[in-house]
Amino acid sequence: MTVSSRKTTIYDIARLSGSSPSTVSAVLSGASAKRRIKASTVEAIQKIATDAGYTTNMQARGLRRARSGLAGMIIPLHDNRFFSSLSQSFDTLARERGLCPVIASTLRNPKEETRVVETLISYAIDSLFIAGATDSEALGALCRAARLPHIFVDLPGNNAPSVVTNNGHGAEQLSWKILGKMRVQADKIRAKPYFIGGSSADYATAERIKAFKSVAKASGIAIDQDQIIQCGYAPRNATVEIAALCDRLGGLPAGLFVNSLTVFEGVMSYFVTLPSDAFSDSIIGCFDYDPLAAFLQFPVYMVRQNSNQLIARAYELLDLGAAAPSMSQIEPDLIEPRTLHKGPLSDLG
Amino acid sequence: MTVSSRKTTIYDIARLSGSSPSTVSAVLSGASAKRRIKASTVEAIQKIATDAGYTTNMQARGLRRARSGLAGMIIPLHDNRFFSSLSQSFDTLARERGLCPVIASTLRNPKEETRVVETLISYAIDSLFIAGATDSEALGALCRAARLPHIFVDLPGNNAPSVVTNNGHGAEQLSWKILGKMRVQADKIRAKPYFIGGSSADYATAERIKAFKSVAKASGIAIDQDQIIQCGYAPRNATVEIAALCDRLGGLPAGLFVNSLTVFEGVMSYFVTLPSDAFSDSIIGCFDYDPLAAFLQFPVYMVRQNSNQLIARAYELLDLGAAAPSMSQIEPDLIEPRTLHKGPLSDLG
DNA sequence: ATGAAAGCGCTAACAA
DNA sequence: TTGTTAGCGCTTTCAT
Repeated sequence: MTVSSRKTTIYDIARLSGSSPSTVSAVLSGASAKRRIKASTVEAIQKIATDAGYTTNMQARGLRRARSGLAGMIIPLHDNRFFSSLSQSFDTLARERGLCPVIASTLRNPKEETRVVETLISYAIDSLFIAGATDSEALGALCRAARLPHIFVDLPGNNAPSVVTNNGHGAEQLSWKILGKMRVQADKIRAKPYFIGGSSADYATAERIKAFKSVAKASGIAIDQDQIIQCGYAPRNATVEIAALCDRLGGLPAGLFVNSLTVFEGVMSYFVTLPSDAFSDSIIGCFDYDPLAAFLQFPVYMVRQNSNQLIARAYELLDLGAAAPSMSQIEPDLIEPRTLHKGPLSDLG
Repeated sequence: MTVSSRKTTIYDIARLSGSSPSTVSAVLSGASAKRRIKASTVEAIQKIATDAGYTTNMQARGLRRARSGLAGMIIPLHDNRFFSSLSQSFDTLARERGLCPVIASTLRNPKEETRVVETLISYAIDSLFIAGATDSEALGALCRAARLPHIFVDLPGNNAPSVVTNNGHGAEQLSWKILGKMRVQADKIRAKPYFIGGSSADYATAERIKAFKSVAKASGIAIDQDQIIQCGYAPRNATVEIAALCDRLGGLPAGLFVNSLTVFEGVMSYFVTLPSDAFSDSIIGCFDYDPLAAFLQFPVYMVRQNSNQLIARAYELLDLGAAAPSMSQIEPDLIEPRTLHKGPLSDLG
């Protein structure tokens, strides 16, 4: 293997092998069968290519073929258990299909979202998965203008296919656990269940609140508007809100539906200031899963979204060439307290 | 904005504006000053480009300029708090520099590592950050052959610059906490501290073990080989190992240094089967940070690696054009039990 | 079974 | 101040 001054191209290999660039191209791009190239030629070219350390220039190939081989996805942020799990599935499945994954984060910022999507488009990505966008309409429009196949993940799409967690069903199961196990409190004021986190502008949150309310109704429990605390996803806000609530109630509410892990973290940040018997008569659930949350001082019911299936289904839709608006639902799993979930990748660490 | 059948190119804009492709190119690639293009022409071209929804074809630009504008990074997996935090910093800082981040996971598989790096090279990435690779030598060789500037992150590089956490110092601080607070046990057999997780083939693990031993020595505590349990990073193995250990000892050891979050999860999976007073006379520390680990039934000392600084420093080295082997160290933070760390992005959720 | 040649969209000399 | 032109490395008809 000689260290050349420039990257080896098919022209170098053509020269070295005494054949033409088109033959080399055919061999090296796996079209040798279609072009009926002699087996000996194929082998010779392949050997030379390997020895020269040749790698296809995907920019050139992409430019010519008008397909880059890049699969794009946007997420709000990497540093989040749910989205990083989506990323892992996206990455793995992309590479299984011979695509190169490109994942970019948008920080839940609409301006950034469009900038990022425009960037990805300019790199000629072949497809785009959109997860957790704030302005899905705008992004959909961008993709449509660029004729870019796109699928919304964990987000309903008005003008394109989408794959979402069955938030309603997951939240229903979680609500049944919380409301069903709530003990009758001596203390009337604390007897009510609460929902904390997210924003109802968000589809997923809205679905979960709906389920929470409907289960409450079925259980004969009234839910007032003040029992639904919408403080977004930032841990800091959640800390403030839960502290204020417990202050008002003189203790924890009988039941608490926490709408995401980040909110859960914020809630914990307040809980840790309480004596350990403060939790004994509260049932706590979280819509999202974290292995460590399974091992806290008190039991936590959790709902784990199936990111692998979300992504797998999205790829299926892509393969089908689906472009019409649609909504596939993926069932999440209810995880009992003190349970370590074993996924396909949990042996990796 | 008309929906054309093909993507708009500079030729379309040239035609529409009555100027030449090179002028359009200059304007649209921000070289209008250097080419002294008339302000009115610039404006006209920009307006037409915007109206036509023009976006630069980065494949074509990259092919011509021999620079893609892609910044690559490989990590073992996305679904991991430390690596996803690296990803976030990498993504943010890349886009601040006008680069498009491409992050691919290798699943700690040497074969996959080379495949992934080859793929990234074929997309003509301008630089590569290598994190958590198993065969760093091989990857370094690949990059060198491709004349690809590369930097090892959280990994020492023999033939290229590297930025690593000061594992020794972090582990020393953590060891002092654990060993310094260990109570004298009535039960002699449980009086010894243990180190669990990782593999000493791994640089970071080796450094941490070294520090653990040296602090023990300074504290007059002997460390036998059986006190260093190397079971890799998979939670499952850790569960088995810690169970076997506690079985042997008849309880928890007086001190436990856990070498990563995934191992910690495995350990917790066993701990949760124990009565809550089992932890009262053990000091537990973990080299890695998770907000929820701060809120377990027992206090946990944690070390948080500063991923933002790791990446920032790596970019600095890149900007400097550093290619010679070197090792920058970044200090990690010791996090006291019951503490929620506030990072630059912790307000996002 | 293989080669010649055009062109994907862009940039950068070189001309004018 | 702007236009002409020659590629970047690859694929793909169309010839042979």
